[in-house]
Amino acid sequence: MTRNQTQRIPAPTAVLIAGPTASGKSSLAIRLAELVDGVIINADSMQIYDHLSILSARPKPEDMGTIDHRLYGYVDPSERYSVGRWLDDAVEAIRDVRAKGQCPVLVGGTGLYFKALLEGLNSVPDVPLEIRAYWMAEQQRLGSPEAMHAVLAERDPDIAAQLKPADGQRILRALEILDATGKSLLEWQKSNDMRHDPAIVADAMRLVLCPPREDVYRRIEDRFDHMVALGGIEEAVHMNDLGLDPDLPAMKAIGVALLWEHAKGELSYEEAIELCKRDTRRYAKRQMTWIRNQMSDWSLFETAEAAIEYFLIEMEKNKVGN
RNA sequence: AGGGGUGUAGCUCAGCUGGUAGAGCAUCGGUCUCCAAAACCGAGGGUCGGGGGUUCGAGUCCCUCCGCCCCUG
Repeated sequence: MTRNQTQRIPAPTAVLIAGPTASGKSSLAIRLAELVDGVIINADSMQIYDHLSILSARPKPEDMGTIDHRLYGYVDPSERYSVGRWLDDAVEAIRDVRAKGQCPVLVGGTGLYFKALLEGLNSVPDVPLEIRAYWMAEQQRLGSPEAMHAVLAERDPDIAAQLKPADGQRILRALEILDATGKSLLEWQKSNDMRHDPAIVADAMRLVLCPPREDVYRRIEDRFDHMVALGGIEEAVHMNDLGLDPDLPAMKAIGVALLWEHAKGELSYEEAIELCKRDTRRYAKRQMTWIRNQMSDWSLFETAEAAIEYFLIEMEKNKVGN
């Protein structure tokens, strides 16, 4: 009851919260949302998937309190979701939340999603499934990214020169786009035609929650043990029982493959857990590299308390400013 | 106590008949415009258990000390 009586303060146009995995972003988001009558919008590429709740550390209903959470667990794991689709969904959710007079609070660990939201994404046509399938088959047939790179170098030398010959994923993308549209991906990226106007979050408050690395590593270990205790292994088995292509994004979530191997008896419990923790550590390290280099203009905090304190002070300033 | 084995990067280990050390993993740094919990690029690190000897030169041979492991008592 006290929660509902909490005095609400003036809200910013939106709050963006980023940070490495296991930093405590989700609970920070809930605490801020409670202060400003906010609605939380997911910005994590794995928490969007249905069936993947424990292993993606999706917030549990009992932790959400009275706060609405959007874009969680609503995509089937058989789908190949993308930054572009998330951007569409997120922009729609932001507009919707604002229309109701509430404050959008976006949280997640996917740096690229925030980048797309803040800087925009060129509108590039979707690649027809047949064309994508054709190039994926070609990749298989040719056997190596380098061979694909050679093909690209012939058709689109400019972009080929910018891509590493081993970077199969981006080479595939460049070939698909060229084939599907007749234009180089570089041209699409140079155009001013944006998928959405980044101005919608221009005034958003941007917060990064990034505890010291040792703390993050320790939290990763504890959290993974907790995930297993909650049924992480069963979830991995369930994901594999869906019979999906192991190459799908949802199947690449940390733990899905390794815990399944353990369930099949191909890997000891200790080994599986240790490898999962290692993968999570590596992931967190990449996120921190991204934060350091791509989010240097965000406000960075080591603890949720510090972030909240800053938030309150900023809101107070706004009040005075008005 | 006697016999055997072993001691090389944080970890597991390579280093043939002596020529001033390598690999995998871990760790660290970086890239990033539609699979991003992805894909890719790069880096550092070892007084070779200690001491002595032989040698132009020893991780590599000899002696000795220390640690660990196994066997026998």
